[in-house]
Amino acid sequence: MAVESKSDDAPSQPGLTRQALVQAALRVLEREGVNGLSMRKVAAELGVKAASLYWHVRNKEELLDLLTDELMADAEAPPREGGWREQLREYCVRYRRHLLGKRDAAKVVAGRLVPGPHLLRLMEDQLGRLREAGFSDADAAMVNYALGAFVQGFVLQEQGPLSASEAMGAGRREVATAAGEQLRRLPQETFPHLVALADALTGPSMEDRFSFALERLLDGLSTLLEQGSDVRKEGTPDE
Amino acid sequence: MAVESKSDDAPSQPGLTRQALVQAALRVLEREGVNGLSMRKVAAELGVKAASLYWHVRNKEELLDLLTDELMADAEAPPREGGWREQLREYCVRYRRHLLGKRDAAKVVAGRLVPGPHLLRLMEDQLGRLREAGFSDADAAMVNYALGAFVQGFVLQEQGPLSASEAMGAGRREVATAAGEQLRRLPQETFPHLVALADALTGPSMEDRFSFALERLLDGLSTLLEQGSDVRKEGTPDE
DNA sequence: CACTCTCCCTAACAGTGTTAGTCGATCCGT
DNA sequence: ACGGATCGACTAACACTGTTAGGGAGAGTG
Repeated sequence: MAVESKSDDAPSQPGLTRQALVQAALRVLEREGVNGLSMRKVAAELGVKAASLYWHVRNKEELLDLLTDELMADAEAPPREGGWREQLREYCVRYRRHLLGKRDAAKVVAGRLVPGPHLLRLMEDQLGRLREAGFSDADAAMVNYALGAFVQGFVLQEQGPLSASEAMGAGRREVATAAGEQLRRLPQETFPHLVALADALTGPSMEDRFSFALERLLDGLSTLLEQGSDVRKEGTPDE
Repeated sequence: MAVESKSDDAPSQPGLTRQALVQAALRVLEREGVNGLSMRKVAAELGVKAASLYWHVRNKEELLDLLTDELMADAEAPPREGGWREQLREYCVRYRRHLLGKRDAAKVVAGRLVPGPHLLRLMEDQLGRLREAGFSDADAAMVNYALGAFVQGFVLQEQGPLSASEAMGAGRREVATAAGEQLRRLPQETFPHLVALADALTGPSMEDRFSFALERLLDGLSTLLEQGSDVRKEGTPDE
């Protein structure tokens, strides 16, 4: 269950566990967003003063590391049905949906590459499927990393701060149409393509953009697999 | 030169221009990193107090927006030689190198999707090449977004905080080998693939990972282009 | 001269991460 | 049962942060 990295076990009831601390942080994150996530508020959530947290956690950074893994706690691997491509697609789609479901999750997770136990569980599962699909060991590892970085990067844009327009009362849709308007207004002589493609650039939803990029990436993986199974052997034909 | 979005021109010598402000921010960013980038320090860089900045800029967010575009000021498009694939690859490679060259650039840029003039210039150029290569308008727009998100997301991982280990004296290489050690120590029964692929997972450099993912993505684009030139003969399919 | 407008200032507010030092409670060995 | 250690919380403080309110020097214009 809980991973005790040190040799200290819980003697009595410390009142505050690292686990409780992380879950309090999770609640604050959900309620106030990543900018409102402060040590003092996490402490208050536990009925405790800020300085007490530093007994259980070295830094805010360390708390964020723990929080990062906790965000992956209820992520689920897709069912093992269909070919490798369907499974990988479902993996990415679910990962994206999962991150989108938690407030500011992408901003917390972004760039925090040391994997905690929950992420390790998912990696283990995905690596297994990649190997079964016929990817070489080196390729499987690469693909695993690439997919993770891809989804995280994508969701980060999606969940991002909307720039300064966020302060104004504009929602996402309004920003998109306003951006389209702005593009269309550009001087045609110097920006012919931007003007011509204004709709194509600002029209598609984030969902569309994600699907598009994902399918292209999966296409790339499938050509890799075909080349690989040429060289490799006869290989198991994919289902 | 300077783009005045409002109709206010500089009457006398304001001493502080938005431009000067942004470049001061750029210097502070380079010197102190994104965590050390504060309004007070930017002001001090200009020999001025913090409150004065709010005359020229609404928010720190707005300053970061301007800074984001300024970070793209000296980015260069690749030469127009070779096929579309070489050019796109070179685009991504240069973009990555450019971001890596500026301190914490990825963290500043991350999720700030409203493009400034410098980025627009690059987009215009890339869209032109995509259309010349034979991509449909819709596809060109999608590819443009996908490549940007891909590179940004990737560099963000790369430039990221290294997690809590950063506080310790460990460099990137040490972290990688330590992570490999940690993976190899996992219980084989529950994490067989992670143990088996420990080297494959932690060995490759960021450069390798980037190249790998990039080539897969380009493969995917090339299959799209092949299919597209088949189907695309006659009219526009939808909308 | 008076008036407005530009632009920077001081002062302050509320909040941040983090450290030092303290102090009660609980456990342990004697 | 007592002395001491250790756990686990506390108060106080430091050095910051973004941001606003209001003041006031200086220039341009009537």
